[in-house]
Amino acid sequence: MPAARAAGLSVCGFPRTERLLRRGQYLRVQNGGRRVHTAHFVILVLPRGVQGDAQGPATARIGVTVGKRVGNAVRRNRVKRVVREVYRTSKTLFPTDCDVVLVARLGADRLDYGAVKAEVERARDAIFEARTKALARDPRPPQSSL
RNA sequence: CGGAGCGGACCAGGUGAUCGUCGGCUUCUUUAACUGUCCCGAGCUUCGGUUCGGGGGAAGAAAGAGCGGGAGGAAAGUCCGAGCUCCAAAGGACAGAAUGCCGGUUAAUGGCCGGUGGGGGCGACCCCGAGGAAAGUGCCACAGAGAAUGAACCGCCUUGGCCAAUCACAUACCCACCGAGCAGCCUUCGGCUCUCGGCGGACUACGGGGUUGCACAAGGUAAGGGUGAAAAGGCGAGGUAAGAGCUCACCGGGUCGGCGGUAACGUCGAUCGCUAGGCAAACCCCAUUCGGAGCAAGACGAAAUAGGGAGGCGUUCGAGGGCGGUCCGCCCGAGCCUCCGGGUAGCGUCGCUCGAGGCGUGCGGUAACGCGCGUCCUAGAUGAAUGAUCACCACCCGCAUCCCGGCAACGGGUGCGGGAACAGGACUCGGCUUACGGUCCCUCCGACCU
RNA sequence: GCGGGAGUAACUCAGUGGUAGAGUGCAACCUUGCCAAGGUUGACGUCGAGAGUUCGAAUCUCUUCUCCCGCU
Repeated sequence: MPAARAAGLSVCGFPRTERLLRRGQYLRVQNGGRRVHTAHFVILVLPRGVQGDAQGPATARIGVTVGKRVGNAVRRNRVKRVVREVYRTSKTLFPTDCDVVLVARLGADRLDYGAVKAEVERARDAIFEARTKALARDPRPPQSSL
């Protein structure tokens, strides 16, 4: 029973383990990840190390970057919230063994929840293709660099 | 009803459902791999301890459950002022910066309140960095005669010069007329000539006088013109050759005194060579204030550690540093600086939310504000929390013309669609400024009706 | 969060109270058989915005907007 509950919650929750929390994590993804471009986002995908790292969760880790160009603080926060909501409600759009950073581009503040979800859904195939390409190119991602 | 005083006060959509987020509490479940603690056994020991194994217990921790919280009037800009922290203490001088009518308020301010003065508006009301220009230095372009130890271009006036023009007057000459004559001539009436007097006219000459003119000279003048943003108190009268504070009245200004006011200042009176422009948001002077940095302040901890080589300076005669404007003074002080080649970390906890706090109320004060009483606890994140979806209600706009009222404009209902501002805590407060949706109240002006 | 700096022609910059300038670029013409270079001429500005001081503001003062840099 607790297992089932935990599983059900993990489908729709957004705990801390599924986020990027340090600047170093962001920098690693931004330097080593593959890019997928959409109209209002740049999505960076970096597979986590398959070796070792037993305590790593079996889900994706998401980070959102919204620069000052996008708008004032209210609009930037809004973009972050909407993107997180999209991840939370439809986690199957993201590969479970990768770190993903979504960088908002100009105009992202005008999107609502439905528009962002549609945009990510259209980019789903490209995201998974980026993952397989990254794995094929370098089977041992630069985990040891940090 | 319309416009205004950008006068004051208030709100910042609500309710429910599902999922999600942040930290707090409960100690209700679960876990026993992690940390710490207690007990037992064994090993080592410098007898202080320490390592390994087993167990208890449930403190921390992790996951779950429950409970109750979670952005603003500007949270913003960072323009001021403080608290707090560190720099040994926060000392002196200079430099530098800020402020600048007066009084009050406050922890403090450049804020706020009240007053004074000035400006704007018919008014309600609004705006003002508003000390000093005979301490000194500087600037005032162009134009204009002159722009600051006061100036003469035109004009006005006086005197002189040169002539010229003109006017009036008087005298002489001339002409005409009238009268007189003891003068002369002609044939009478009478006429002519001459002389004298009167009146009128014309013209020239000289004389003096007036007026006007002059690329003239010497002076007087600051009324007027013109230039300019600004021209040496304003305006009127007297006065004068023309003028002028030269004199006078009024206004303005300076000084002195009385009165009112805590004061800024106001008011009254006397007095005056009214003679000295403006700019200090130009330098500056005067008065007052200011030590510097800022929660990335700072404290504790974890992890890691290492120190070496070369050269220079120095050990109480003191290198270097605190000290981040300079100097003095004070303090620390045996290491410090440069180069070469290396290592580690860019993490955690505290600071971190109870405070010059909010709300209500009474009293004092014109007010800002202060004092008392009661009551409430109301975010503490750190790639950074308040969201998403749906439904209903309330507000605004548009469309439909389906229904009702009305001749109509239109109003009400119904349905559909859209909108709902500015904007997100980052140590905390007090202000200021800027952005912005709406509601209400007060006041003023205008129009209409009674 | 804190501290500092900048904004002038299309671009890079001068201009520190008195008519807004230089270089490059742009346009036209000359030169050349053509191009480049060269020469002549010309256009080009809300001095980031709004108030204030002043007779007069790109310049001085205040407010505001945008951009840049530094500090762990």
